[in-house]
Order: sequence, then C-alpha cells, then structure tokens
Amino acid sequence: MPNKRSIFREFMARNGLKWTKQREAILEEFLDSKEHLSTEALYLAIRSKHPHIGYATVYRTLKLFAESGIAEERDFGGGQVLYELSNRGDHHDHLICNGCGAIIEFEDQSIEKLQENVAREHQFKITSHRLEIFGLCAKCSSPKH
Amino acid sequence: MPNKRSIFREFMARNGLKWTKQREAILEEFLDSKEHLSTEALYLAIRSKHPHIGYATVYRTLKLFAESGIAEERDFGGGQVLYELSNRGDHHDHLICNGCGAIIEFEDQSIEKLQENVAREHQFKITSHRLEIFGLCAKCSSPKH
DNA sequence: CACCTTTTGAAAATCATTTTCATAGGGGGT
DNA sequence: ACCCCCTATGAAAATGATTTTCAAAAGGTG
Repeated sequence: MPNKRSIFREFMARNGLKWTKQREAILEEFLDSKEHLSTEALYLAIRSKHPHIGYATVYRTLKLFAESGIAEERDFGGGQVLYELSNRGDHHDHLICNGCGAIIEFEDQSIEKLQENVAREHQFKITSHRLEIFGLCAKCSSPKH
Repeated sequence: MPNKRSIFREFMARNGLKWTKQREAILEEFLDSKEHLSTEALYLAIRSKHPHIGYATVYRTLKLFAESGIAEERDFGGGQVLYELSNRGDHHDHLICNGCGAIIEFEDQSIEKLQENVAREHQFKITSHRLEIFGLCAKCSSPKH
C-alpha cells in the first residue's frame, strides 16, 4: 500500500514534473490537515510556516493532488471547491450541516447498487457520482441550539 | 392546480414586488424553454425579442423564480448555475452526460428511502439533497461515436 | 556544472454573479 | 387620472474564486 507521499512523487516523476520545496510543504500541510479544506484554508495554514508561498502555487498544487489521485475535488456549492484526501477505492457520500457546516461522511452499498440499476435502465455508463444530503446535524437540530 | 404564472404573480403580490414588462417577458421565455438552462442562455434568448432587457435583470428575475418556488437552482459544477422549472412536489435526480451535456432526470423512491435511513442513523434532519450521476449517455457511449 | 524546461510569485486577467446608483416606472391612495 | 413613494431597471463597476501571464528563480539531466 503505497502511501500518498510516494504516489504523488511517482506521479510527478512519471509526468516530468519537478519536486520543489513549495510542493513538498503544501503536501505535508495537506496530509496533516483534516479533510474537506478549501484552497484558502490551506493557503492560510501554510502561510504561517512558509510566508513566501503564493496563493497561485497552492491552487496549482491542489490541482496536481487531484490529478495524481491522492485528493478529490468536492463542490458542495459553498462557492469554494474543497479538497479531501482520497481513501483509495471506497466511495463515500456526504451529509452537510447547514447549521455548523459540519460534513459527515457515509457509505451505503445499497444506494450505490440502486444507482447502478438506474444507470442501467438508461443505458448510461457511470464514471462518477455524488450524493449530498443537506440539513441539520444532531447538534444543530437539538432544541438547545 | 394553479399554474406557474399565477403562482409567481401571487408571490410578487404577497411580497409587495412589482409586475413589470421585463419580468413578464422573462417569465414567458422561461416557461417556453426547455429545462435546465443557464442565465446566460435565457438572457440570449430574450435579447432577440427584447434587446433592452439587461443581464442583471435576468439574474435577478431568475432568483425570484427560485424564491417563488416555480423554479429550482441546480449547480452541476459546470461553472454556471442552471435553472429548471419545478415540477410540483416530486423530487428527481440527474444523470449527466459528460459527452454531449445531456441531462436525464430520474426518480427512485428506494434511493430516497435509503437516504432517509442514513440520515436517521446520524440523527440528521434532511432539508434537501441532490444525487448526480456523471458518465456517458447511451448515445455517447455507443461505439459509433 | 550547464542548459533547458518547469516552477514560482505577484499582479493582472477571467468568469459568473452581485451590487451600485441614477433614472424610470409600478400601483396604491386620493 | 394624478401623486408620490418606493421598487425596478440597465449600464457599469464591484466582487470573489480561480486562472493566467510573465519575468525571475530553481529542478534535474547529461
């Protein structure tokens, strides 16, 4: 099980891309952080340690993460694209709290199966899908809040 | 079954908003057009008949359609928000062809049920959800293309 | 170590969408 | 029908996320 660091380095090598200290710093920061973060959030986190790294570089590097497969782009409609570490193979979907912004992941094979049925009925070849459920999480829907 | 025209007019009246010729023209054009269209597409369609109507007015009016309930905003991630006429009550989801851009609607009660189960497990209160399946439609995945 | 190519950072450019602001126009009250 | 007040409109500027430009600064390969 190659880790994300080596997957990314291999991706870079395979595509004749260079290993720079900026990319390394951004990778480390990304791997350390919790999931679902915006380019802006990552940029700000990195800025404290590496004030010289520019916004554009963070954007460009996150795109590379997505291309290499170690990260996935998520557009939950908040105006900003979020990136999350991809957990090889297994697909998951999201519950998104409109109250506190929490993002809860879940996996449901039955739903996946039913989606495949729907696609089959339409002779549609699936390449990807997304299921997002919006609402209020347990905390935000409790009377105390 | 009040039609969309009257629903919208009532919404306007109820909120002290005015009935203008621009809004009427935009409404008519919107009701006439096929579903899932961008503000830009609607603006261009209207421009031929009403060259005086501005881009901003189309944006503002589409937002009103969404607020009034006669239309729904959809963000399929193509950079532009699309609007579709809302078909009373029933929820549907989408198959989106990456080849020709076709958007196929479908409804599946079993999937909805499973979503409710997932939400219940997380004590999550659903307000809305979206399920989008991306891939190739029958036409685009056939060998001839 | 040289050289060629990619990368970087800052600033400018894009693109969809929103806002500003001065003018025009609904529509309720008279 | 006329006023008057407030909303609506259009053109242009503003916004905000993301992308591109471009000259200067490295990778890394031979």
